[in-house]
Order: sequence, then structure tokens, then C-alpha cells
Amino acid sequence: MKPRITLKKIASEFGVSISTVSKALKGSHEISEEVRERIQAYADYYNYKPNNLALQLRNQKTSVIGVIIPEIVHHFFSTVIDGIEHYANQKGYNVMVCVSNESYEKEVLNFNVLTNGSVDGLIVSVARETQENQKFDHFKSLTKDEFPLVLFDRIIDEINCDKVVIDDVGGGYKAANHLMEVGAKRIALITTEDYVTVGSLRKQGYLKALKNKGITIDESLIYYIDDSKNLYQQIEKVINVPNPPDAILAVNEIYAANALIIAKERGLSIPNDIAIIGFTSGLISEFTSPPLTCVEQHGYLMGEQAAELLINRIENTAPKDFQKEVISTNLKIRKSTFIDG
Amino acid sequence: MKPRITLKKIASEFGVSISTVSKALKGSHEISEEVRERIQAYADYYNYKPNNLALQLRNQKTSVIGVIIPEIVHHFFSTVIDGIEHYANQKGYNVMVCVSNESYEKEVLNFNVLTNGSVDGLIVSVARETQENQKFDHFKSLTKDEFPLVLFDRIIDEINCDKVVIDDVGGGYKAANHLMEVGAKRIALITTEDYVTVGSLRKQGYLKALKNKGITIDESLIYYIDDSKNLYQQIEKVINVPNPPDAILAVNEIYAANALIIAKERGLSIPNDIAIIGFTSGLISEFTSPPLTCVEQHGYLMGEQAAELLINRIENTAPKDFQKEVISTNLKIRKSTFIDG
DNA sequence: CTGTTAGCGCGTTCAT
DNA sequence: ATGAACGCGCTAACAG
Repeated sequence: MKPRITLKKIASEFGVSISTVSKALKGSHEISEEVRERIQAYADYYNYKPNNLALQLRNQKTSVIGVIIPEIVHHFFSTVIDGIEHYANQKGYNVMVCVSNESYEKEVLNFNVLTNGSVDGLIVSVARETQENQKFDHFKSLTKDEFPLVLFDRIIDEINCDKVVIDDVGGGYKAANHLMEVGAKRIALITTEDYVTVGSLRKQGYLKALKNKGITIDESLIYYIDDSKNLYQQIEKVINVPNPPDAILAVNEIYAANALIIAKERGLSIPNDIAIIGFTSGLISEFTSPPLTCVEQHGYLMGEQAAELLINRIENTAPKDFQKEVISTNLKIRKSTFIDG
Repeated sequence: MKPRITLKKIASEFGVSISTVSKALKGSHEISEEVRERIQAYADYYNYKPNNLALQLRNQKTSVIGVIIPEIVHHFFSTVIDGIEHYANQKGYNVMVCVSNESYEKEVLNFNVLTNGSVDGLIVSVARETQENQKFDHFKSLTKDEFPLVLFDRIIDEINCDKVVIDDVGGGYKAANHLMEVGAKRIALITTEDYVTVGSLRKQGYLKALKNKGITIDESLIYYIDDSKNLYQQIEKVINVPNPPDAILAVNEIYAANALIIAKERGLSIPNDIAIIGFTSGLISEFTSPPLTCVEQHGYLMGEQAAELLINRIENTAPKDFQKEVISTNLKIRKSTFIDG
């Protein structure tokens, strides 16, 4: 790659000082018109652009936001990034994306790289392994230095920073209520292990809805999926039982879509024999047969809000107390739970 | 945010020079053991880390790769990013992702930001608008300066740089052949406008396969979708005709899934009345009913290869001539085209 | 009008 | 064993 042109080179070319060139290119009125135009023409010709690194170092500001997410091949997370990108660009920031791959070690690595001056702030959704082992020291050392940080979706309560979450309890509640409204009596819940906060919160919503209607919780209807094992086999156990449930609430789209397929294989009619509802994050729900009713999560909005909180924090236009924004969900009713007369 | 600790501060704290501190923290044997240990302890306590910007400026190397893609909420592109991330991290690079949103203007903007010293090289998939208007000056000025650049998927033939593409012609060919093998006589093609290179290449494969079998091309069976208009209505016209085709080849997953739904609504049996095949990029194909046969694209591998080409170029370990890697596709046969006896 | 100086944070000769 | 000086590229306060 050819070396880029610098102020220094231009200056030596014209036999003037570096600062003269700098001023000329900024259109300063301190510089004579003639000199300014000649310098400008030369700079244009050689396509001069100020070196960003130098500017960032000088200004002590990168205008870059770091984002650390567990996975990128995931509709929900990519939607959030899209929202972050959009808001950030609008405010003159760029985005640097790193993937933790659900690994604690990789997350810490990403922390180290990004907080060494490369970014003005960080937006993070916590890796599963980190959640599981409750190792939060890297977060704590960040907040101790008041480094601008926003947690989203998978958050940590004990860390003091701005946060954005989905109303997961409300989503689970709405979903379970809807199932009861369409006549379900025995609603199975397919959820994650409890240390995954979002799964646990959605379960809370489910429990709350049932209790509200005076239904006693049947623990045998709650299934905890281990994502490292075979999904199909685990979900089969929900349906291939002597007395299958008449409704399923799954905490994500993949679980729901698998349940749907297994139910059909077993010859159950949906929603008549069994109604199914999921939390959506992708496009699958639209294209199953029948299409799946789901709780919509609004990841894009979440990303925008996270970016807004962070940039306000960076630019010191935020209130001193940390905010916690809650993104509400809504039900998208499709034919897996309800057939329009 | 609290100011970060610097060599300068440590130096003044100990009453020594900056370079002494620098050497001490690098474990240089020029520094007496005693001083070194005291400085090290102090630095550890205050969690000293060298400022990346300063290092980058000094070393004239950022170890960051810029990526510009048309969309991020797109399974194929996020898979590619994943591959780029993986390979890049392994080689000590980080990734900065920008989205052009299919807009020429945004693409140029991203170019300007990223090529100002922030990254060592760029991996790009061209925005639709740029392809449509054939405005490639920003690419040309980059290659003129020998800036490390890799194009992937949506490439530009006339730009001299390393490239990675899917074997789109081969994919279209395999797909059409498969349809003929399972007995299709009248294969409709649902494709994009021709300026979208990948659509046009897949069409070429389709044409080649048909000609190979001595079938005359029926232009009325080729449908060009305008993505800015209603998808469902456009695809309806393929199927809701007096004499519908007995097979459909769609150049992406969404087109295929829509075709499947419309065919079922019309009461056609799949694959008996009509076989359907798509190019996959997401998870939809697995969960439709019946599941969709598709051409698999291996985006992750594509990302890895793109990153490898770029890093070799950056580190001057690449051959002088530009490479063009072709990622081959394979058919994933499911029940939308073939029912296993 | 133009130039000098200093500083952002770091590493690296080259002196002492 | 330690430090001074320089350069990476840029801007801004200050001097002339």
C-alpha cells in the first residue's frame, strides 16, 4: 500500500510549515487566499484526508462504540446491532463488533482489546458462560473507572450501569394468558436453564399468569433445555408422552418450531389438539405450517435505545443515575394458537 | 470516566523518566530489578494498559479489519462476518463492521471513515444501488493506492483486488439438474433483477443446465422480482396461472418459502404437483412444511477465506497477482423436491 | 499572514 | 542502569 499523504509532506512540498498547511486546509482566514488555494488544490489532487488515529489521539476521543455480543449469527442480536449502528451513525459514531461466542475467556479478551483506548464506550450482552459462573470482575473494574457501559438483554443486576431489557416477564405473561384465553388447560413451558436470565424471566411471567387464574403449577410441565445437547430429542419428551399438554409456550423460536414439527409428526392438529407459541427472533415463525404465534421482541428499538443511553453517557448529557429501559413486547397472533373464524 | 493511567503519570510518581517506565514494564534487563518490580507493582495496581491509539499511530498499524456489508440482519451476511471474525481474531486482528444499507451514499461514507487510518484493510460486499448505477470510483481510488481490499459475494469484475465468490453458476446448474432428475419438465425461475450479480449468475446456471439437456428456454417461465415491491403478489403470478410450472427454482430462501406457501394455498401438492428449491441463507428452509431442498452457500467459509486473503495482502505474504477464490455449493435435498422411498 | 512550540501516549535509539 | 530526544500525524495557543 502506498503511503498516505500527510500534512508534513505537503508542507515540505510547498516549503511552508505544517501548521500553515493545516490551517489552509481548514479554510482558515489567517492564510492568504493564494497560498490556501494552491495547497487545497494539491491536497485534493493527492486525495488528502486527515489521519483518524492522529485525530483520535489528539482529541482523546475515538467516536467508536464497541459492541460485544454472544453470537452474531442470530437474528435477534443482528437486529440489535442494526439499531445500534443506525443511531450511532446518526450521531457520528462508528461501531466495532466483537463476538464472545458465549465464552467467558473470549469476552474478557474482547474487553481488554476494546477498553484500551479504541472505543469511547461499550455495549454488551453477557456471554452464557459468564452468567453461569457469575464471574463479573471485568465488568466491575470497568464501572469502577466510570467507563461508559450499557448492558442489554442479558444483563447483570449487581453491575452499576445503564441497561436495556426486554420485558421478558410481561412477554411470558401475555403469552400464557393468550393460551388460556384460547382454552388451554395444561400449558407446558419449554425454557432454558435458569441461569440464562431471559429464560428465567419468561418463566416468571408464565408462572404469574397461571397463578393469577388460580391454576396450581404442575412442575412436570416445565422442561429445561440444555442447548449443548440434541434439541429434537429433548423436545420430543414434551410431546411424546401418554397425556400431552394442550398448549406449549416456548421461550424462543427454535424451540417452538421444533415443537410444532414434532407435534405434527405425532399426528396432533394445531391449534386444535395443541396450541404453540414462541418468542420470535427470526423469520422462521412466519413460514412454518401453520405459522407460529409469537411474542415479538423489537431488537432494533433495543439497539437504538442502548446506543442512545451510551452516547448520552459518553457525552455527559445523561442524568447521573443509571437508567434501566424496558422494551415492551407484543403478541403476534398467528394460526398456531388461534383460527380466525 | 476517570482518566486512564499513562506512562507519564507513573514516571512522575516515581520521579523517573518515561522511557525507564516503558522499559521496566516490558521487562527490559536494562532496568534494575528493584526499580522494575516497584514500577510493575504500581502499574498492576492501577491496571495500566498501553493506549492502543498511541501504539497504532506509532506502529502505523491498527490490526483492525473493516467490513462493509449491505445488511446485517441477514443470515448469510452475518455468517460471513462470523467467519471473518473467527479468522481475524486468530491472527490478532479485530473487526469493525459497517452497514451500507444497500445505499451508494452510505457505502461511500463508510469508505471515507474506514480508510482514514482506522483499519489496515477492507472487506466489502457491494451495495445494490452501487451495482445498479455502476459507480465504482471509490473502489478505484482505493486500488490505485494499493489499499488492501477484498470483495466478496457481490463483486465488481473491473476492480483489481482479491475476491471471494460463491459458485453461483454451479449452484443454479446443480439445482436445475436436480429438478430435472426428479422429473420436472417446466421449471420456473424466480430471480432478482439482472444487475444483482448473484441472481444473474444463478440464472446462467439454470440456463446452462436446461440447454445441456436440449430444452429450449421458455422466457415466460423466468420471473424477475423487484425487492422494493410486494413479494407475495409478485410470486403469486408464478403459480396462480392457468398452467403452473411443475418446478420452481428460486434464487433465495425467502422467494422459495413464499412460493411454497402460495403453492399450498392453491392446493398443489409438494413435490408431486410442484417441486421447489431455493438457495438457503437461513433457517427457514428447515422448518417449512415440507422442508425445502436448497443450495447451501457456506458463508462462514467465505468469511474465513476473505479474511485470509486480506490479511495475507496486509502482511505482504500474498502472491502479487490478485486471487479469486470460488466457494463451491452443495445441494441439501429435503422433501420439497424428493420423497425418499 | 506565517511559524514555533507543545502535547496527545508510546517505543526506540543513542547518550551518559 | 537511566534519561533525553525523536517521531508517528495532527491541532491549537501563542509569537512574530
